[in-house]
Amino acid sequence: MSAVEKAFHGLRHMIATGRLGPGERIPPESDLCEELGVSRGPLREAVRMLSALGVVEPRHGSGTYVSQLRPEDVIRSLLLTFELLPLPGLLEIYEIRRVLEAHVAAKAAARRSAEEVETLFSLIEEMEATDDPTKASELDHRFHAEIARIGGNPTLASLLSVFRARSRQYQVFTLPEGPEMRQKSDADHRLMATGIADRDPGAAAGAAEAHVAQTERWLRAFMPPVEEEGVPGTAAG
Amino acid sequence: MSAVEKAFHGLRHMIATGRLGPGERIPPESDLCEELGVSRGPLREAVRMLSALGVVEPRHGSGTYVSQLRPEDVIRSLLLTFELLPLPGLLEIYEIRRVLEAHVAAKAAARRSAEEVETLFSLIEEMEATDDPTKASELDHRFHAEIARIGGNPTLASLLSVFRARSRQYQVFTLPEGPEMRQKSDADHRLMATGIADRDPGAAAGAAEAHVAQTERWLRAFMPPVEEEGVPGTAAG
DNA sequence: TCCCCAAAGTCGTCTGATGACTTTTGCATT
DNA sequence: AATGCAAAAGTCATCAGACGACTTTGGGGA
Repeated sequence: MSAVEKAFHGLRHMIATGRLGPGERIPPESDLCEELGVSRGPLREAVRMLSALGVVEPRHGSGTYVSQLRPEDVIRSLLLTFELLPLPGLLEIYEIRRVLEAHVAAKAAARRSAEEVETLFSLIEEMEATDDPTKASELDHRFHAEIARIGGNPTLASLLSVFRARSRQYQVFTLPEGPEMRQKSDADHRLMATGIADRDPGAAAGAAEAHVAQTERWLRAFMPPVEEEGVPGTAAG
Repeated sequence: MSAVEKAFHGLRHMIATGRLGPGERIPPESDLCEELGVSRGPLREAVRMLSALGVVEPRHGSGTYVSQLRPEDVIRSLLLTFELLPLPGLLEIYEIRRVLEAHVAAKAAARRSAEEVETLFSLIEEMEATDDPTKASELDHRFHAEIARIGGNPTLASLLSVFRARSRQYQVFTLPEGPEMRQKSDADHRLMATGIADRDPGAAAGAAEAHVAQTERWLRAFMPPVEEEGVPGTAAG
């Protein structure tokens, strides 16, 4: 086993066995090097790996801390890498999104409060009022995130958030057909919000699934290649 | 921006823009250090981060290669960290599993071939025939993985595989109540396989959802703490 | 033609030193 | 006594150089 693996599994073991708990500071590098029998280089690489996976968080000058180890923290670590996936795989992700967005919409319909319905409709109105595709995309994200939050499962909300971020890269709303798409999209949103407001899980789920399926069809039809990451488009926010 | 971040985002950018494609070998460390303006330490840490996330794969003596960038590769990177999550989060994951296992079972029912049905039932018979909880757990895993494979969405299969691996750590079959549970579990499996054999998506989905829900109830009831990772139990395989 | 080995290329590890940042400590001032 | 500030300690971040381990390549000999 290489030194990096030794350090990685050693640290993971300390966390798995509870010797290092969530939020706790791990021993300084020099101590860990001695205990794990590796030098600082490999140890730091192992810590970086755990950091990339959302398990620990180094703070310059202070120490390295174990994260809260919530599933949503770990899932969020997929964000930066999902953006690298080529298009074919994205379509597989859409199938999962369809199922899960429908599920959270149904759960949201069963759990929503009056204030939450209020929030959803005000987001829709903002969306319909703006002409800026960037702002529209950002509001779209917040609308779906709010429904996922109401659904009551933070892990699921985090997972869907990662999936949506990958989709948003393609910025379909900035295409020539954008306005038309947005009109259809707005109508879908109203259907979803209405289903939730009516406490009708079936209606909400159906509307959500149809909405995702529609987005998928658009993407399939145009398949615009993403030429740049971080390009100032609808990916903002 | 720190040197590690500079290197990490620099590399990610090279992949995102297509300068480095799937399967391709990235430039040697010394070249990258010069281009990115960092020394070897931080560069190696950045490469390790991408490696932990399933984006690149270093090969000693040969070079570092970009992975195939399939979603299932990236999702698999969650395997080692999901095992660290405390129990409360696990229950949120069960809700997702319930929805997705039902979905793949339905899709499997629609897509299955005669040979695949054969495989499922032979796995069930092996499962029913063995007394070894470890072997039973391994066969259980293969049974569910096979259904997910038949479902036709590798990304979804990979995601479910990660979720199941986390659950298997608890080894409910080794409890005193184990044999009883296994009997119920076997019956569930037959229901699922029958639904798939009959090309009845509704039946298959219902059986799958009930099966997952049952497992979740067992876990909720006993909540045995996991004291060791890699303990020789049902986690084998 | 085939086999073997030497050399080059590349990643892996160690060591030592220095810089940057945070937290703590202790002292001087109010 | 309370407060504020500066020094010091602790910790992570980075650089540089050297050597080891492994893989691949290519040439030389059988």
